[in-house]
Amino acid sequence: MTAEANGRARANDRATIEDVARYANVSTATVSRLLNGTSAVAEETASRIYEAIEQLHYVAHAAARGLASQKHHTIGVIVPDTSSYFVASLLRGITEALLDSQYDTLIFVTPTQVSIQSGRPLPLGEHNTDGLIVFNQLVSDDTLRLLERRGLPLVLLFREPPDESHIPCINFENYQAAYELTEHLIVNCGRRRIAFLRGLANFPDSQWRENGYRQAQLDHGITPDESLIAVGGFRVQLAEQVVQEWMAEGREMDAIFAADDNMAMGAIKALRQAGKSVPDDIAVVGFNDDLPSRYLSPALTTVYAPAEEVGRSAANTLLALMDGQPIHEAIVLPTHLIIRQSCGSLSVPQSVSLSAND
Amino acid sequence: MTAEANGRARANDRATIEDVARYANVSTATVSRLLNGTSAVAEETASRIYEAIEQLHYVAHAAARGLASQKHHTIGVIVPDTSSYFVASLLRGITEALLDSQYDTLIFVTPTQVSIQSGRPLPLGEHNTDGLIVFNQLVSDDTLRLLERRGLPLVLLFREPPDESHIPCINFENYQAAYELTEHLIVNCGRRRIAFLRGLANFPDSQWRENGYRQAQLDHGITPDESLIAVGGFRVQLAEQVVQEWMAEGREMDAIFAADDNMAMGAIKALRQAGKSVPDDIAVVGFNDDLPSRYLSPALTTVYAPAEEVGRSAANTLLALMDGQPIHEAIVLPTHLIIRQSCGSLSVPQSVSLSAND
DNA sequence: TTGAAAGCGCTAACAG
DNA sequence: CTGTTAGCGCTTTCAA
Repeated sequence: MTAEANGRARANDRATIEDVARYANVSTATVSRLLNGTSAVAEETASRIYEAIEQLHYVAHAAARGLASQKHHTIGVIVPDTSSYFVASLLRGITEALLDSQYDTLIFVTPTQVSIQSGRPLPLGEHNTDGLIVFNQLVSDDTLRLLERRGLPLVLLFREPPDESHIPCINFENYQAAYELTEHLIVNCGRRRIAFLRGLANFPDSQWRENGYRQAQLDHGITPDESLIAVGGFRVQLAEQVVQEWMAEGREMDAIFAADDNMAMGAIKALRQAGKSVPDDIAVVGFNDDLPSRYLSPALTTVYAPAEEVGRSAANTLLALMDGQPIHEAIVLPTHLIIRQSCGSLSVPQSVSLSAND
Repeated sequence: MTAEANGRARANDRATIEDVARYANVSTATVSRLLNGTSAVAEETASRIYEAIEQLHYVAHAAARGLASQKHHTIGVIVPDTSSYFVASLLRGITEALLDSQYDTLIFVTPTQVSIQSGRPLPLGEHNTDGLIVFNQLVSDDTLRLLERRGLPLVLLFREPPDESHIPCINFENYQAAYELTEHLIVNCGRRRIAFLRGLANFPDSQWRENGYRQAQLDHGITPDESLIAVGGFRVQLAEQVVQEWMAEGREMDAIFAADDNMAMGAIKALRQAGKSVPDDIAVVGFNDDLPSRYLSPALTTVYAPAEEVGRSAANTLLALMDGQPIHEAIVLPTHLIIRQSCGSLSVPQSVSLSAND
């Protein structure tokens, strides 16, 4: 009866730990011990078990293991896309920091916000993960609170924690850098009509950059011209299109501040097509210092955003959290200007790193 | 006794389906049915259950569900990195194709080859996934065979299947495009000393491109000069460094064929630093047509590689496979030349798309 | 439309 | 050093 009952429901012939145990003439506990190094196993027994594993093509079922042990040896990362150097750097930072830890990294990509409804879990969660790193607003506040309450270690990127929660957040300095870059355009590059290409509305970073852009102008006696501000959505094509339209309309400006390097790239292309010289006619600056930016010509003046470091920092914070160690609830990493050729500096401020050579 | 025994081992206060059932005064089976739509549930019962879920902050445990049902509603993708536009496009193609399917996508990044040893599972596998898409040689042949034998639907990218296996593969045409591009350099750009920057040794694509590069030269009476061939590893910095050294040594060439756009970018920068004009002194061409390539100046002549389409194709093949439908075991997608400015064409072949404007 | 109960594959006391 | 056994949280017959 038992043998029959056991065999009955097996959908296919995948070998289980029980099969291995039977084949090697030991108990499942011993197999488990050997595989997890939980406690010593006689050498002779061990080799019998390995032989069984080989013969039966056994592969441990990680989900069952997780169910039983409540440990997954995996951390999850939720990001909006993988189509940008920025996110790529971030992910590299995370995976590198986790390399010598015991954790694997699983990534879930979602362009839109996700949330737990009617108990339906996210693709990454307590069932397959020991902790989660969440980009921006990709997971709803409610869901974040829910997960926190259930005890899942969480780290947030580029946003503030939801009310009444104590989830650690990693950011970098946006306002200050945007302020300085705008000031650089005004003071060192002699520009007065500076256009701005916004990112996405629900990205706090984009808003902070815009704030810095506005305040720097005000502080230098320039009233920001609303007709010179448009949405580029962090997309190269969209930015290109916007600037094309500006040029077609003959809108006047002597600089463009793109809220990220992608948009700066698109802007430069549109300007060139319109017969404008960069930076002589119109200066262009970006934000992030993506890998290609130094290879453009003119090389792009931008702000170094420590994406990789944010990733490392997030990973380390999560490790500490899972380990029950004390952590910083808010980390803000510094940024700094990278002055190259696309801004047409007349002079370079001493406080700033001049990177002619990289 | 039973109540005690049940409650005893609970590590924390995460609500389970049992808690929900008790709270709503139904059996766990009914909760399960409601959540999965497996069979009808009385309206009044349903709302009691939803209320319980809300109150108890219940989240279903996907791993337990997977264990019991053998279904995960998830497909896995294994890629070498996320730092390139190429991989980014690939992932976009996959996720887009899966968007209206019932499947979520989970990504595992590993720069080195992984394999199953002593029964230790990969982070992505039958335990959390209904099918797997594997980039290049990232999973060992043995492991691939093992997974295939265990019945996990598999799709391979940019490589041949291991012996004796019937795993479908998606590739694109490398040799032909590399041949044509080299021929273009010789015939239309008047170049004779063409250097080559290799990718990674274990990438078949890189080898095929090199073969095309060599054969085109031979067919035009040029003997490939081994001293003009070096490894750039698909990395922009490494390529830059190699070309810097070439220039420092005064090595003579009138063109560089980089096996991908990343390396072409690095090459252009190194040439410019050495005071060479691109393309007047030295032409540079790449492979892939990454997003930034058209934004470089001079805009990069390259080969369009349908990364996104490969992703879509892989996803659709996997869906068909999981659905038991017939599939093509080998798909080779076409590529084509993109002639821009970096090659310094004297004339443009009619057969080729001229992209002055993008 | 609902409940009882037997697993899914594995780990972790506990006992020896 | 090894075996027994009770779960981990959920789905799924089978029966009502």
